[in-house]
Amino acid sequence: MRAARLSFAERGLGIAVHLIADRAGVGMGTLYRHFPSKQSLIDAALAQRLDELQPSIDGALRAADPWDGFAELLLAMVAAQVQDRGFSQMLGPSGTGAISDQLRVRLLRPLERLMLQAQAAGGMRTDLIAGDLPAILRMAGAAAQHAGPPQNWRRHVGLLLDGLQA
Amino acid sequence: MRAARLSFAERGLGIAVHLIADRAGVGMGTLYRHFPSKQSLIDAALAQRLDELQPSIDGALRAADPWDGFAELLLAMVAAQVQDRGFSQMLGPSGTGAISDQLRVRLLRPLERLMLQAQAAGGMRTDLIAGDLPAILRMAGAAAQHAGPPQNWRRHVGLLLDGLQA
DNA sequence: CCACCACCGGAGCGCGCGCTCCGGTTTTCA
DNA sequence: TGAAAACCGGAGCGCGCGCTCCGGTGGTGG
Repeated sequence: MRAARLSFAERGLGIAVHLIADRAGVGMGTLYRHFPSKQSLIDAALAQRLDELQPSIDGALRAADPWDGFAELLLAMVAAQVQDRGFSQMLGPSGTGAISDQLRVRLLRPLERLMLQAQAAGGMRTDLIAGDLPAILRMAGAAAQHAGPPQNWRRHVGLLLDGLQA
Repeated sequence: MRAARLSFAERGLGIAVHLIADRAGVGMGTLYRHFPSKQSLIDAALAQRLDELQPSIDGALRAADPWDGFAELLLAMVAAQVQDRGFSQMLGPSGTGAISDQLRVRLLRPLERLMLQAQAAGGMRTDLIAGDLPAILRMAGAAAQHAGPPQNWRRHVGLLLDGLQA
């Protein structure tokens, strides 16, 4: 499991299964007894990634200003994509990642809550709807899809956030 | 050539070569006598796509207001990505597309010119540099990487543009 | 009319992938 | 202690890819 997450993070979801097995120090048979398919391995890795993201989500939901919380959460999600190339592939071009609906909701629902609160509080422009969030998340993720210092992609996501502000 | 461009546009760069040959009504041998490798086919298709984009580029460079020209050109480039899935893969996650430096410059140089002019004219925020353009282009492209009516991705790119405005 | 030749189609190659399955090894318990 | 059971490793499969190469075919000149 640890080997799989490291491999996905470094090389992306396209990495060969036998490399993961080698890295874990086990054979293919052992790996496939724990995970019936590569997809199940990917799902498990993504679920763990989301669990690790949960504290950031909860923290953002508890922020004093909902707009600040929204910005904070969006940046946290992009940071997760920077650290994990596999995670970023899931949210990228639709179809390649095949993220499950359940996990997708875990990402989008908190953003939706904060968006509505921020709009009500007057911090966010009101011509945005929940359906815009996937696109916003993709745009933010795209900012980080290139090597560079962290302050660079933070600045680029900031440009987008400036466009979302009231 | 026409078959290749249609195939790349509809199915992406990952499409199998023999499907392109079938579509063109020729055999593999004939295809490979004109193009020594799949990559050369991709390069040729991209070059044609850029040629088609040239009028938009020239038009944007001649715009009365450089900021309007910048916005117009960015939207044109995103529109090209919407129509051509292969083109969008080139500008996407680095490494997968392997766009040549020469062609990359053809895209970025006009944007850079307009950016500098717009900044001088006071239409664009001045804390942006030429090195930010690839990220901006990627972010704009990400807005369109999902099925939806054109006015939807135009609006999303508009959000980003609002964040770039002075 | 026919020998020649430039040209073309598609079967077949090597490769790397996800996945399976069988032989060997370790553990368990009467 | 020894047989049975549980477990594990990695060679091997089927597949689809990019690419090659040879047998066949239609056009041409004497």
